[in-house]
Amino acid sequence: MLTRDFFNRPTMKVARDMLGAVLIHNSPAGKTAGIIVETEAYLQGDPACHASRGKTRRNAAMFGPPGTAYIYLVYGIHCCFNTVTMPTGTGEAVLVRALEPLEGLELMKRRRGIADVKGLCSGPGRLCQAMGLDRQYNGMNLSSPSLYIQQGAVPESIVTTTRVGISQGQQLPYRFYIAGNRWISRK
DNA sequence: CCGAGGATCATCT
DNA sequence: GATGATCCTCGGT
Repeated sequence: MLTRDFFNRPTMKVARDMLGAVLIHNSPAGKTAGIIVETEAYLQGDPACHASRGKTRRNAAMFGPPGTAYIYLVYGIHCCFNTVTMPTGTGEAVLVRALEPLEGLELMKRRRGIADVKGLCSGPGRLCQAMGLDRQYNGMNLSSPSLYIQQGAVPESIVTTTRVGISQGQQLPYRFYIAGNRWISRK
């Protein structure tokens, strides 16, 4: 299991090193797991980072200790899952944007309301729905038996691009994904 | 395959 | 009162 020491490092490193790791959720409904294949870094002083304009009710979890989950609602419908990084109080985090489904695919499909695995966890909102992650997990520490991240295979090659869906800081190369992976949210 | 448009609501100003 | 770190559907190619 990846613990606080892993997350208590520079956010860009954590964002890259999370690729290949496995996100696991043991819920009452069953176990689901997926390989992290796409991430984005959100840094201090970065206009796209929710914490860049100070602490508010929504982003309070970002100011918690490294390894804290930050889960919030976007567009009134979908959740996004982040892991808090760096020394406590900087408000930096890594957004998980896509998973390669590994375990509990039937449960994932049921939660998503789809019959095919196509795009099952490809996108921040989709993966939260498939994994059963919602705001009740906001602020939870990731070294918990029900929600944690495990070390996985180190990717052969990582692609760096600009981030998706933001209006500020669009030119910053803070998105990472496993080269050639079929489950990323978009090329 | 691709782009446009709409859904939907907690949080922030 | 405005705004999203999104996704689905639908219509056109």
